[in-house]
This record gives sequence, C-alpha cells and structure tokens, in this order.
Amino acid sequence: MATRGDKRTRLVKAADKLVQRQGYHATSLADIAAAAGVPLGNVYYYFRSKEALGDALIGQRGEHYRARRATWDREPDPKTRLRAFVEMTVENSTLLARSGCPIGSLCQELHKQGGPLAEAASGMFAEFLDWLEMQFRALGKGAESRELAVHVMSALQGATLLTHSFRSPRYIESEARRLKAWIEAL
Amino acid sequence: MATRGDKRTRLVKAADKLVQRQGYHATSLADIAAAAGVPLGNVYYYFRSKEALGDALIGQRGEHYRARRATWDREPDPKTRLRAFVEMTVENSTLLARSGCPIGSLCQELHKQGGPLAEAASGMFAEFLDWLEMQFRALGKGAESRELAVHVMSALQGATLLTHSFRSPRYIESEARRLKAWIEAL
DNA sequence: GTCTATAGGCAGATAGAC
DNA sequence: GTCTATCTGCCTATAGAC
Repeated sequence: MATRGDKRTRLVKAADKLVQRQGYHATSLADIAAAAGVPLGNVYYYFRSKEALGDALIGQRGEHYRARRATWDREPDPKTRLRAFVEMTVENSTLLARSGCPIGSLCQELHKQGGPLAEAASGMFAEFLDWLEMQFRALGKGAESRELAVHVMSALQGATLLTHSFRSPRYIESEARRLKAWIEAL
Repeated sequence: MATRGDKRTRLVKAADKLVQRQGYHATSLADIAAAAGVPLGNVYYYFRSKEALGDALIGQRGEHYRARRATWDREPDPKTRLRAFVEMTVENSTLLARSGCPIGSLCQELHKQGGPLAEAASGMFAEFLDWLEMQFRALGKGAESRELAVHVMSALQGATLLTHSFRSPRYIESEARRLKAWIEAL
C-alpha cells in the first residue's frame, strides 16, 4: 500500500522510487504526492521545497547503503566483503538495467547544475570509496588501497551505465566476473 | 562568434554545448536559440520539435567520434590505437570534470524515459564498443575481444563519472594509468 | 525564410479555509 | 495538521504578419 506509515515517510519513499525511475528533474512533486497518497499542497507542510525533499531522499538512500555495508562488515575476510559488494550489483542488475544506479545516475544528473544536493549525492560515493579503501588496507595494500578502491567503483559504475544504456544485465555480469577473478588474485 | 555559419548549424552547435553542460531536460529551446543568435520562433523552421534538434545533436556528436576513430585507425599498431582512446579521456579530463561524458551522461539521462532519442544516444556507445572489439581482434584476442572492449569502456566511463561527481581529474588519471599498463601487458 | 506574439500546459510554491 | 484553489513563471509549440 502506498498509504502505510506516516506521511513524511511515505513521501520520502515515493520520491525515492520515482526519482530512481524517472530522474530528479523529470519527477514532479505532484507525481510524488499522488504516489504517496498525499495532497499536493500538504507536501509543503513536511518539506519547505522540492530540494528539501530531495535531501531527505538522499539521506535515506545513504542510510540504506550504510546498513548494507554494516552487514558485510560482519564477514571476517576482507575478500568476502569485497565479493559481497560486487554481488550486490549483480543481484540488482535487472533493476539497474531499467533505471541505472541510484547513486551514479543521481550524481550525473545533479552535478550538471551543482549545488548542495549534488554534494550530498556524491557523499554516497565518498562513503563507498572509503569503505572499499578500508577493505584493501585490511588486505595489506597500504598506500595503493585508494587506487584499488577507485578501480572497483569505476568498473562497476561503468558496467552499470552500459547495462542501463543497452537495457541488458550482460555488461554488469561480464565486469563482475572479471572483478571477482581480480579480487581472488589479489 | 555565436553567429557564424548558417542558422541550422549554429543551432546544433549551441545545443551540443548547452546539453553537454546542463543536460537535455534542463536546456530549453529558448537557451539554445539565444546562444545561437536565432529568435525562438525560428527554431521551428529548422526543427519540428526539441526531439528533432536533439536527434541532430546526437548525429553530429556521433560524426565527431567517427572522425576521431578514423584518425586513430591510421596508426598501424592496435595497442597504439587503444592508448589513443584512453589518452583522449585524459586530455579532456578538465571538461569531463565539469560536465561529465557527452555520451555517458546523455545516455544516463535519456534512458530513464526511453524512446528513440535514448536509442540514438546508446548508438554512440555501440560504435565505440565495436571499434574497441576490432582492436582486440587485431591483437589476436578472438572471442574474448568483446569482453575486453566492455572492460575498457566500463573503466573509463566509471572513472569519468567519479571525476564528474567529485569535480577532480584524479579518478580518470588513476584509471587511465592502470588501463595503459594493462594494455601494455596484453 | 524570418520574426513577434502568444497559446496551452505543467512546474514549484503559497494563501487561507477548515 | 490538512487540503483546495490558485498564483506565477517557464516550457514547447504554433499562428500569422512581414
């Protein structure tokens, strides 16, 4: 049901889903309000502007990924944690083929104009890069760790963009196979 | 001067520049007309719709990249041709940091909604992938060539997205170094 | 071929009754 | 806290004079 939970939560959830599918600019507050079962005018009781709702959306998305990484951190082996990250992308490949990466596509769109919302979106990237770097440090890679983190993130983001552009999971699958072999050989 | 050349050409050039900087949806026909020094109403004498102008823009961008690849094809060594491709990204890294990849960012945006314009945009990706595959075949990589082509494209697209998201050439430089060493070792 | 004026629609945001 | 009605502005696209 679109009408479960309090209205603020429903608005953020609806915004999250619609922005992922349609993009930030292409999603109107009327779309979001309708999907959340909230009258348009009432949106402004909870959020002073579309940007404020966007910020809440990014906050929730960031929290989602933090929780995800926390479950991976329970694994004792850093290589297992890295594999889990790659595997997440493979598992989501159907969704990624339809709408692209929730982080990457939002950054791409928002950074064309810049502003605080764009910075908030790249924050999600920064957190993932920091987490990846930590895994490589745990593997004893030292100063090289940041570069290795950038490599993993780049390969997956690029493959996700191709998967989105051709609407086929093939590209993610191909790069994931390669990355998993590369992790094994580290 | 914004007013050189015939009006149709000026409109496509202005559209190309503004769409690269601001994105397709965020760029209005009024923006484009003003930048080209053409009255808004006159745009519709040359293009029946914004989509038609977008299509011409993509056609021109595609032609630009075909010409680029043609110059690389004059190199006898396939590895040199691959290096030239990677090097193009490094040379453009300042522009890519500000606005993202002209192909990747357009695909990301247009494929959220789908339609013929989105397909035209992915066509530019497809042509680059075919070209890359040819280089690996020339290096005797056989059936594996497509996968290698996808790897190069993914790594560069992902690194470009990070460079755009953090407004720093660092990510492209890091991945380019890695890719060039990888090409050398093929 | 060129340009002005404007239609028609939808966006974000607000006023104010309840 | 909630909701309807509406303001204002920008967008694509068109009408029609020149």
